[in-house]
Amino acid sequence: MTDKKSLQFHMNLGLLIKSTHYAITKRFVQNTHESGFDISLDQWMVLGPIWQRGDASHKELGELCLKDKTSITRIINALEKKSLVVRVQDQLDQRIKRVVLTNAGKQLFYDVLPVMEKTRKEVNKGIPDKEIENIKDILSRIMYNLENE
Amino acid sequence: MTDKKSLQFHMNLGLLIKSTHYAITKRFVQNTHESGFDISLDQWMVLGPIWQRGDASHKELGELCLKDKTSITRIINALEKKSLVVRVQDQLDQRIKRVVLTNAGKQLFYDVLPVMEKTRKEVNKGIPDKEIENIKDILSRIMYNLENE
DNA sequence: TTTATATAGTTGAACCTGCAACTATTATAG
DNA sequence: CTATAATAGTTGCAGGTTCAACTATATAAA
Repeated sequence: MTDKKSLQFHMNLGLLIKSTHYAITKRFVQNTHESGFDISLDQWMVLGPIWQRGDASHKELGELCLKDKTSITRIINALEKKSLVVRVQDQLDQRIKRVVLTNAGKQLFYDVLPVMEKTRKEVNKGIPDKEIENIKDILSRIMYNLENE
Repeated sequence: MTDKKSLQFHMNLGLLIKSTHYAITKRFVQNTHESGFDISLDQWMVLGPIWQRGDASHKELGELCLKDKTSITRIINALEKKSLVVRVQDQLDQRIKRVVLTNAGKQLFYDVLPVMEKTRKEVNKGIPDKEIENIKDILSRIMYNLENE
């Protein structure tokens, strides 16, 4: 393979990955907006783990969502401003702030769930689950390749 | 599949795609930096098409790199500041600005090419070309699913 | 106990991105 | 020919990201 071809080859994969992610995000935001909800994908992604666990610290959210603690702080700020979550000081460790859903937060979560499901179906349309698993496997292997420098 | 499971399912795919892209970008920047070059992935991606074609308008670059014209303007600004490219007014259509590589730009392109190739090898390590083609195919189908609203 | 170190979270700075509004130029309709 | 619409590129703005520095608590070491 010539340098020129290999360049294109790589750029295409990177570009495809990037633009696919962009398209999925955009569609999710579009779908939620059409359904009358005001929530970004990042905000939604943080809501999920809180709902699953009942509460979560900033650190846990960062690890689950693969986000910097700075981003988590600002996303939680936005959610708190919308009265969807509240921060509660941990009793045992005063450094930790546990984030919990308000009733409005729970309600929004349940309301947006079908929109998420709709988006998932639009993304996966015509692609067998096996293929999706396959793509996830390969992406994981790429991640693994790049994990240890 | 329950809502909860499908949610996780989707989030994982989106997360994987996003974090894979992030990892690839980071590795490229890291590799170029280690080799003593100062260029971002975005700047590099714009350089490619200019090199291939000899020159390119902002609009063409936007289409090739899947970037907003705003981003192109700013990337070209940065490259021009580094004296790697220059803008030339199109003779026939005064609205169009053609971007061409300077000698320094060409030199940098040739210098960074092996770094790009190295990064590609690190990304693809242990993954047969067939699998990479497969993943590109599936990503393209997801893109297609989301193209026409 | 007291000092040093590690951890959780916040803040400010620098950067990138997309959208909308704007300028300048070209193409089209009446 | 002139008025309108379309196109190329730039700029301002809002939002999101990382990095480094900072505050406060908790843990470990001397």
